[in-house]
Amino acid sequence: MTSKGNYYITTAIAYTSGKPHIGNVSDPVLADCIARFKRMQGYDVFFQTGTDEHGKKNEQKAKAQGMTPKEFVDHTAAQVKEQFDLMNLSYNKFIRTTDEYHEKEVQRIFKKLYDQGDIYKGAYEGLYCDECESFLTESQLVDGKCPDCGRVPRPEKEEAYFFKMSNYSQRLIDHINSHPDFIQPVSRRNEMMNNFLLPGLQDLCVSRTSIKWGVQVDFDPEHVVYVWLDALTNYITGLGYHCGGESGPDFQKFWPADLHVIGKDITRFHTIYWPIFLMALDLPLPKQVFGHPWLLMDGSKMSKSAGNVIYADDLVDIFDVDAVRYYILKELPFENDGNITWDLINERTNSDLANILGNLVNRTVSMVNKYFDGKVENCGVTAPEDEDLQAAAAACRDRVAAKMDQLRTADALGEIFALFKRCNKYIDETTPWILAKDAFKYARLSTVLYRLVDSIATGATLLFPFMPETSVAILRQLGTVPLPWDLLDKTGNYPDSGSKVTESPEILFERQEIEDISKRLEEKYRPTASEEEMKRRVELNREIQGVAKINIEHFAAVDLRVAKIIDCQPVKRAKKLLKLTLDDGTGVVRTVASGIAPWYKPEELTGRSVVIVSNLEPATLCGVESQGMILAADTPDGVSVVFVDGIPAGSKIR
RNA sequence: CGCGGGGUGGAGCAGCUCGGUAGCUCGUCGGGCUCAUAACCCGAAGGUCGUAGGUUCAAAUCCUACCCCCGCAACCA
Repeated sequence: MTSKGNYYITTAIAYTSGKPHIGNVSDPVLADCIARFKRMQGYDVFFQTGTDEHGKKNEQKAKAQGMTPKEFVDHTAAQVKEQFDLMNLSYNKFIRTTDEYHEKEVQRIFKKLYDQGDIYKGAYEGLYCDECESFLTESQLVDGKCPDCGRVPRPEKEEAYFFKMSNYSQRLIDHINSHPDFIQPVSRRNEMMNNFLLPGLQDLCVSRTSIKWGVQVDFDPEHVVYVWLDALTNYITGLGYHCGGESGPDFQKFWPADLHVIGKDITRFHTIYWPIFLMALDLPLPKQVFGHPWLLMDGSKMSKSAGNVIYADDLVDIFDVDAVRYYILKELPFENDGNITWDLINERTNSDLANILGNLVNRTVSMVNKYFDGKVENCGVTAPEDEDLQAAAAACRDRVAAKMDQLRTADALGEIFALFKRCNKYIDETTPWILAKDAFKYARLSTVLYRLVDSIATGATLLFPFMPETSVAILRQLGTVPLPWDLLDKTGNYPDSGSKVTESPEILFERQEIEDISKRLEEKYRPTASEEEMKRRVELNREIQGVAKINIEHFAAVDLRVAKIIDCQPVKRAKKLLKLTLDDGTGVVRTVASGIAPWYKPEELTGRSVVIVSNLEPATLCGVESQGMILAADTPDGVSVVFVDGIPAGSKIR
């Protein structure tokens, strides 16, 4: 087959701070599907993914685990790759930002941009905490102090390099306006325009001196290239771009990229900074950036601290790679965030994959075996009820392709499954088991089964980009190989004599009950749950032991008093804050703001007595001056205020 | 009035750009079939499309106000 052209697709590179969860693998899966589809259509595809490995977070995490940053990212990058491979990604290149050629190239790019005046040396001004070696914003400060170590930060200027964005912003605005498909979905485009481009771009800080783990600026070794210039350029360094020299053949062949698939959270970097970097390098811009929505765990964002993370390997363990791929491609919608729960994925798997598809293949293969000893033949006895099926099968390819052109994988899958459903219906319409009772109708029966096998093979071929293993498994059961793409808009591609279906069809997808899945999950997590518990205790013990001892004077410096809540109001525009009016026994009311709104209603606090720290310096929170704080315990369920009802207000606690 | 996204039958979603019978999947109920993984096929019930107004011959779809939810931001003295 001659190539229909080149196609370069990338995913965002994954940050290697830990094991990626199912949400993190959803954009690689989406990109993989698109890449495989393009290959099937006859494009010469280059699909790149990889890992983003530099930065302070990794530096710190490595330190916490007693590793060098490199050791740490080697470990986590391997985890990322493992999860990606598990999802059966067909990437041509897995790039790591710690790859030597990448680092060298980033240095060259930085130098070039500096030499031509796009990057200038300036200073990053702000409050700096010496202990933590980091800049803090005004809002991060706790009582004017560093939130981590409690020291008072001092104003500081850090020398830094900046990229002058303003030179290119008009060109970018024009580009976006003249290329309506550049940013997908469109809602993101408006967001970028209104929030960032039209108000005027700030220059971007592109180096840091406070981070060591990164690509060194070779002509100014105190500096390390700051994240985006390092990370985004992977899209060209991975192809062998050579700044100021002869780029490699892949670069010449594949750049500009046809599609960057990314999560919606980093749209800004890919549609503003990245194009501007490319303009500065005098390179063509990628044709399209798709900021896809997220998969939410039962309606909320997945996070380790919330304990609602689902990992790809756990899912694959219970379902199957292709079931997981199916779920992602089907339920990760276009415009809004999608939802994933064990229940939902089980439902999808049972109804679509086990019932509609698996059972269809199974019943068809069984009939061919039963009635024709496994041989697929077509004696050419047609009937009117064939027409609709034939039309559906013939139209499927282009319908799927049209959806894929819009990156609508969910709708594309819908088209394929519409064909499988049509097949199921066809069986009912033609009732092969009745035909089989009449020897005179065997010719007709052969045609019916041929049409079925042929249609299923068409659907299975189209399914390949979405569910590669399943596609191959179905075709193998049908005794054939993928049908040629160019003929797929016609029926009758399945060889009509001499082919044999498998003698013993295997179940493609087993139906599962959610109760059984719950049980398996429980078994799987029970040991780890107790491990977790042990870990927690050790942690807790270490935490308690680790708190520096204080002497009695230190404690005496804290003035704890009983106070009675005489009024309690929510603070407007603050989600967590309640404004408490307290009687501390002095006769003068005291106002305290407390972040307990999620756990207590104002009316259930009024009249109760609590412990306050009475000599805390006042602070203003959301416009409320707080004169002290009330004592409360952090519990697994939230926050519990320490109540001391019945003790007179003003009593000192010691 | 901080920014953004969203509220559509029991559940998960589509439709809204370009107004005109509210669609899909699951679940429920009834029927059919027996080749098949208690699977498949047909039919039915179930929605005042967050609320209130407005524009229009006509609004889920356009406009205004409000309520609620979710991110970000703020914030947990």
